[in-house]
Amino acid sequence: MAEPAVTDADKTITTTTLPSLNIDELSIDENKKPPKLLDDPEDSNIQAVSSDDTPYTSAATFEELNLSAELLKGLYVEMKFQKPSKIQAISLPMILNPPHRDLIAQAHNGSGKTTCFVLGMLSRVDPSTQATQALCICPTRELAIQNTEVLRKMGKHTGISSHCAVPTDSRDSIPIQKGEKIKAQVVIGTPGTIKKWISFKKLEVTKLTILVFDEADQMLAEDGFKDDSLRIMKEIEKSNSSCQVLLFSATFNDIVKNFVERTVKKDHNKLFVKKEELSLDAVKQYKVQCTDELSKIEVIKDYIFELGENVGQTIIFVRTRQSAKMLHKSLVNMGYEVTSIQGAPDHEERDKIVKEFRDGLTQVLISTDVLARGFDQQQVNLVINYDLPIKHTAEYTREFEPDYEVYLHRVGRAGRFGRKGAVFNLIHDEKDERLMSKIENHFGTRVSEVREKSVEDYKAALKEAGLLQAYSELNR
DNA sequence: AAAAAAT
Repeated sequence: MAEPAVTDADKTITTTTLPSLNIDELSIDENKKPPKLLDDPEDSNIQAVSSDDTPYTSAATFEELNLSAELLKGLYVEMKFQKPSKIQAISLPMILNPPHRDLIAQAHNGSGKTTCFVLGMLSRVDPSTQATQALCICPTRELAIQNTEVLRKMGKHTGISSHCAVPTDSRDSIPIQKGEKIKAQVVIGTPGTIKKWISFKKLEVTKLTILVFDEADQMLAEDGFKDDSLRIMKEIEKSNSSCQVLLFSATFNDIVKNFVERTVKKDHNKLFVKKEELSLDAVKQYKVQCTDELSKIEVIKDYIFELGENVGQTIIFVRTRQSAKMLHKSLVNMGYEVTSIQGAPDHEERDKIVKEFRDGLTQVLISTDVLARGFDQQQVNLVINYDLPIKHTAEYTREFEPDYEVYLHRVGRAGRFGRKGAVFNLIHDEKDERLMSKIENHFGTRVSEVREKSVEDYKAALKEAGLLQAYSELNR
């Protein structure tokens, strides 16, 4: 195995050989049971750079972190965690111990980043102070809700209060001026709502000790939520310059990386992963050459659905709201039970679709990139890219450019915390071909081809991905 | 040529 080149910092935490993943012990069919023997997911090659001589010892156990008994109970009893994952072991000492420096942290999809900042928030809140002391901002409604749920579960025994700041459907919303001020000690939400609440003084930020941006590269990207995020940051800085800022994501492209480093305080700590090390080895990637747009649907129903039935849940990603509707309709017309989600502002409907999927009532979910990032559903073993994500910023090039970050995040919906998974990229013209090979080059991964109409190929692929044992046993 | 939030 190649030794990761870790030279650019004296305080680099070098890769130690991980105990090999006991993935074989993971049984895909045991839907709800948390797999016992999953060990560290693949965030082995994180490079840590601390800003000065503050020595940070990575934490082998949660006990070493001086967490309250209530929080430990949350980790062991509610979350059923045993020990910190790699990113948790490295980042938690930096987050929890004085001098509480800002932190930019990159780690693989599904490696446990949420736990890092949720623990950070929960342990920095003074339970006896009834004011908002921790704030977390997320790019989508779904992610804000999910993070709030994680925080409530993990913090169940702490008595710390929380509030999820996402838009409600307008008919049952109360005018802000009339509404109550937020007293919750932790607030998690989306940028628009948080910005609004701060400006109407519904949300006070003067007592904040910790500010988190989840999916921070998107939150601070030019074509993302940069303006909102910066305004919120400045507003907080005005009253509270010592507030610790945490930026978490699985992806930071060079442009955003450069910018975010200038956004936080100079003496911040940072953890990064090389892009070639960022793909999840446990999730196998495939491409299928489809003769035309229509045959993509055939491939989905005739091969992937037929074989995929026993391999867990599936998310099909599409590029536009329109194609989400279109694909949903076609598959339903053919008698398949699928649901779809996109960002059109029917919040209640979105919540319902997600809940049904989480409860396992639906097996296949069609989604726009609203769920590309962060969505954590461990039963998802199969991701289908109905079309590949494209960047829309490069006006100066005539060539289509894949959105590498979104691609990686989509793939990361499978293979949560080291689980096995497979991705099928449906491609049908030269443009797709080029996008695909650019993605392969970018991440240094190999995407093997599955022939459009070969059941054997699909079977072999799912088998190689480790998803088909259950199926083959059923057919024995 | 898009999606996300939200005014």
